[in-house]
Amino acid sequence: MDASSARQRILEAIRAVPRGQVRSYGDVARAAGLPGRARLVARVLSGNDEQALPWHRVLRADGRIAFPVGSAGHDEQVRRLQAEGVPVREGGRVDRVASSADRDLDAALWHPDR
DNA sequence: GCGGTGACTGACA
DNA sequence: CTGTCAGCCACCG
Repeated sequence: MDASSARQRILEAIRAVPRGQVRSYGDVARAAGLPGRARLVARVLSGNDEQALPWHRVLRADGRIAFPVGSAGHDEQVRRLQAEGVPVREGGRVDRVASSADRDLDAALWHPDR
């Protein structure tokens, strides 16, 4: 596949992330049919201009925001996440980065009520 | 063609 | 927890 169609798939995968959830770059790449291409996802995002794209739902695999703490991008991302109910801790960390299919299993095994 | 550079990642120390 | 490293690959000078 060529670069532009890969780009399209990535944008689709990002648009598919539900409100209130977050994914890692690697997750998005996999969802786009491009396993192991997290850096490509990052590249696409860095050049993205589309305002409607939920880019703020994409974090690193360790649950941290990719931008350095204190940067404009970091602050903006924290704002957008909190605006849709995603708790962001100190240092721009988000608790459990939901990974699509595992989410239900996780929810079934994990009992937060306590 | 070649080396440096990332909104990255998983393994290991 | 922090840091290093090899893999990754499109882009740029």
